[in-house]
Amino acid sequence: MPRPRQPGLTENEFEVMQVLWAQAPLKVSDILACLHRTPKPAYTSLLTLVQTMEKKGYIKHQKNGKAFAYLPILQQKKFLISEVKRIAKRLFDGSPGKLVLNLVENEQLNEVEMAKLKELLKD
Amino acid sequence: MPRPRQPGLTENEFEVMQVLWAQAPLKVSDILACLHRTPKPAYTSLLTLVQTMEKKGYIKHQKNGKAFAYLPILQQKKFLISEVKRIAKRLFDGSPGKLVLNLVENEQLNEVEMAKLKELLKD
DNA sequence: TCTCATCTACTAATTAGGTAGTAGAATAGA
DNA sequence: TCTATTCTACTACCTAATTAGTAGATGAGA
Repeated sequence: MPRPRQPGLTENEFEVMQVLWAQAPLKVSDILACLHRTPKPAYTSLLTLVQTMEKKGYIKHQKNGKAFAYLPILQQKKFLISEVKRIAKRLFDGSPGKLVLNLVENEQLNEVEMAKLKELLKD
Repeated sequence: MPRPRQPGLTENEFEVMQVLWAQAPLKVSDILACLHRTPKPAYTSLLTLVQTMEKKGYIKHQKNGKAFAYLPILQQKKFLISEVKRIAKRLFDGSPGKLVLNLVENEQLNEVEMAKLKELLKD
């Protein structure tokens, strides 16, 4: 049996998605310009990454003159929810509530966030 | 530049850690017996996995008669905290508080958890 | 002591992911 | 039309991760 695919997005894939979620469609050269990673990857490395992401169904492309312009299919909010569910399942018996309780118990919230939370709970 | 190591634990590594967190030290054959994965891996496959986990510093072993008995070095609570931090950094600008607010806003908690949360916030 | 079952060590094959070079197509400008 | 630039496609190489077979060591029981 072969190695299974990594669940969710790899770090590099996530970085590209962040760029495309912020502004799309973008050409590969534009995505490269937006990356803050150092050192920046070679143009062709990023191209390969983008092409595999398209094969996985995360993004798609349009013809834009000579170049391809890429835009996201996977929506940020959906990814966010699925990731939180995944970690809740792994570490808190599938219960997002336990995750919340754990964070609050361990005092991981600052005062402003605490106040907001109390406000939310009044309803 | 080579592929960087996957952050955190892989699925297989996590499964072994869960077994060892619940009861340790355990021989490889005991770990194999505790796995609920189907189909179960070959004994030697699990052995290889366990040996690489030891190289990574997640677990260690003691001599126990003829066999090695393995026990965790990485503590469950530390792993849990680091994973939550990682997801908060990725998806909520590094703020665990935003994660909590998001979950509460999207009504991901059941009534019992809601009550517990309100109780916690009184202090 | 001899044998058998169990265990570790070593080796190897396969796929995913990351990186990048080369070749060739396409477009814009002279 | 010719040329230089930009872009895609294809290929290749490396390491991590998963799987498992084979060989050899070790310990218990007859």
